[in-house]
Amino acid sequence: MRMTPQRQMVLDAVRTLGHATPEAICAEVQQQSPAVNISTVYRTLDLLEQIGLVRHTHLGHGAPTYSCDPHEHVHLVCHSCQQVIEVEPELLEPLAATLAATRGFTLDPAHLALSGQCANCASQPAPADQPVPGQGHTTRNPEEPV
Amino acid sequence: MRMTPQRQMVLDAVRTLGHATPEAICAEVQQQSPAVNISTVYRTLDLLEQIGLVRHTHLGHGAPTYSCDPHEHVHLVCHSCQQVIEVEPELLEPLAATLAATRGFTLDPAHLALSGQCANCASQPAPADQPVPGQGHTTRNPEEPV
DNA sequence: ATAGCTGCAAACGGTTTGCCTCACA
DNA sequence: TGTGAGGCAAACCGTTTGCAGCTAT
Repeated sequence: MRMTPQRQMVLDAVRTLGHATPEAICAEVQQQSPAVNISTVYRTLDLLEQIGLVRHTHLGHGAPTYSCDPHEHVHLVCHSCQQVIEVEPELLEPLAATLAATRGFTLDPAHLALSGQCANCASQPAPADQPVPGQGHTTRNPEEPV
Repeated sequence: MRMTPQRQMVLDAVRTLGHATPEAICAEVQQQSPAVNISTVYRTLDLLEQIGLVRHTHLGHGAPTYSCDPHEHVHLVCHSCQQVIEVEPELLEPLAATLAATRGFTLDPAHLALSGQCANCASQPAPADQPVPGQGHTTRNPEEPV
């Protein structure tokens, strides 16, 4: 594979952004080189994923996020405030072992997020409309309960 | 809320189909009443979800699936053959306890699927192109590795 | 000369929205 | 009679595709 400038920029963007949607990655790349097209970003992300340089995680709603973290983590997404919490994948090891033993299923804990309610939202009695304030939403705007 | 015929049919479809995408639910409803529109299905599913009659699960790719199972289960999706395996949610209880204790995070195990590789796909040495045959795909056509 | 990468635009699947009409309390 | 439910079409977001031009071999 040829590491073209576009591909390098996409990879760099994934590295600097951490967890980002294709759109966000595209925006980042375009700051440096506005002509780069989003379809190139998608094609490149597929490619980089095939060769193992990046991976994507489904957070439940909308767009997946891409990252190239060498040390993966598990994502917990709060379906009240949409906050994304990262925890150590080791937490899933007992479960992974059980699934392997009873089902022969090899768990890939980083690929899909786990859903639930974060400590903050659990303590507040369901703030009816707007989300919990002052809570760093790692990614997106709060609407659909994930 | 008024339980209109459309709403009843959507609920029935969710019940008979088990896990189905909004499109599939719409198709089922339309067999009985072809004029029902997919936007009604979406609106109704939202509504039924708000009042707790149904819930949806993200399988990672495309459309979520809706169900109204009283006994929920956890979904394992194989990212090689796209097969969806259902396991007892009790398997996640130790993890849920740990997350609750260390993070105050209340896990909702049924809402998002877990990803990995099923026993069959793990044993075959990566069949390059086409998916594992004779394997009941619970839902969809095999392309994107989830 | 050739392969393959890119930009562009169009199409796509899934979902939401606005609007107008209709039925029912 | 007014509220809200449903049908329809259009818009929307995220993603993929076909094509044509370009670039590096």
